[in-house]
Amino acid sequence: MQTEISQTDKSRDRILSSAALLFCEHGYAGVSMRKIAENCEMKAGSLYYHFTSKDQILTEVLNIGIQKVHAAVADALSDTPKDTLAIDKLRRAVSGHLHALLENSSFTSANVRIFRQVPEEIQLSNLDVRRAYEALWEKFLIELKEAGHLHANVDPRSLRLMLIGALNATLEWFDPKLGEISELADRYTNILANGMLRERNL
Amino acid sequence: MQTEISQTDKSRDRILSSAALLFCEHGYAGVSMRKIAENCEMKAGSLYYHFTSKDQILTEVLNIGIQKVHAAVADALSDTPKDTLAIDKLRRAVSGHLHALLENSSFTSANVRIFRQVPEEIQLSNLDVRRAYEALWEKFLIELKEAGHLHANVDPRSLRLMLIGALNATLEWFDPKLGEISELADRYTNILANGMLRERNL
DNA sequence: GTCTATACCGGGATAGAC
DNA sequence: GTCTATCCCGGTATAGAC
Repeated sequence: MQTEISQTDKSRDRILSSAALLFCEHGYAGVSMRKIAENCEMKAGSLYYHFTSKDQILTEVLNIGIQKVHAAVADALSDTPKDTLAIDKLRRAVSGHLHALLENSSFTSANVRIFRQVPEEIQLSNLDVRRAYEALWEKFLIELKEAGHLHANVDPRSLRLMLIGALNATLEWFDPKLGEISELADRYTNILANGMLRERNL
Repeated sequence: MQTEISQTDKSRDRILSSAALLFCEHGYAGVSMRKIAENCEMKAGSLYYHFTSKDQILTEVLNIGIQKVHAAVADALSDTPKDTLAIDKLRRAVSGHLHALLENSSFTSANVRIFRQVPEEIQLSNLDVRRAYEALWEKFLIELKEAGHLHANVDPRSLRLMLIGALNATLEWFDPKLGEISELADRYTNILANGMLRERNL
């Protein structure tokens, strides 16, 4: 049984966390190896013992970012009783995504912020984990549709893109020090589920 | 009457358009003065005849980005007949925002992509135009609320943040060459207005 | 594993010719 | 108005001491 964490692993993690935070704040090109090193109290040259290049750090940050939010939403959707209301399942998934995005780690937020600005080859290396996460939501929404919970003219794919887009955009303005993530999740769930208008419009 | 466009003005516009496009694609720090110059068939030194610094170009790009989307939405909301349905006004505003964001110019999309990553002082210099645009939406949504068109538990400010966030996020995946913006606007308007679930949930 | 020192390149910006 | 030439800084990455 091997549960000790080596010094190497600790340094690796510190480097990745620092990079994620800085990428999120200043963009990929706006962050230098020197600043990443400074942020974890090392010197720039030392980073190359753990990673072969800045691109490799970036690639790992992007992958971890999706894996974390995937795990959060999968957990939120897993142990729900059979008779859970559709809106409550939705609320759990929304809440899981928002927590992963807005608190704890910067990996998910770094991914959301910089994905489209990094070199295309690196975007491609992030596609597998992205598709797996998209499939998780798609499966959930298709099940709602087939159980008759969605309006007839709502397409699961379009809905997923809008929904995740709306959640990701909270990154631009929401400050977890000033507001409760659970309340945010409730408000978003309410509007997504019931809409904003009182009259039903076709 | 002075309608001629001087060579100076033409060059200025080309520089700003090139910068907007490149900022949008690669982020602020990811774009060099040399690349901006190359993109409008000039040399880097020439840019400094028109602008004193890269930051000045950035500042103008950000301001123009908001001004364009503001004008588009203001136009969409202006000449509507008095008896226009709430959902139709919403559709017009949504459509105006999406057209400004996804076609024609890169100024608005550059703003959405890079705003949070630029130096704080430059974010501050963009605040006035941003607040004016936010006020346009807020006014529209408060009028809907006071006319009794919004659900009681829907707060105009939260709604605005969610709504504009959802629209801005389309930038990450929508390709105007592959889909119709008007159809996108319809789908978003429908879900925002009526929600996704058939059952009404409180 | 982390350091210092350094190579080499491309960044923003300026000066002065045309 | 645009060019070329150049300055100085900070970028990524490597080599070798400790």
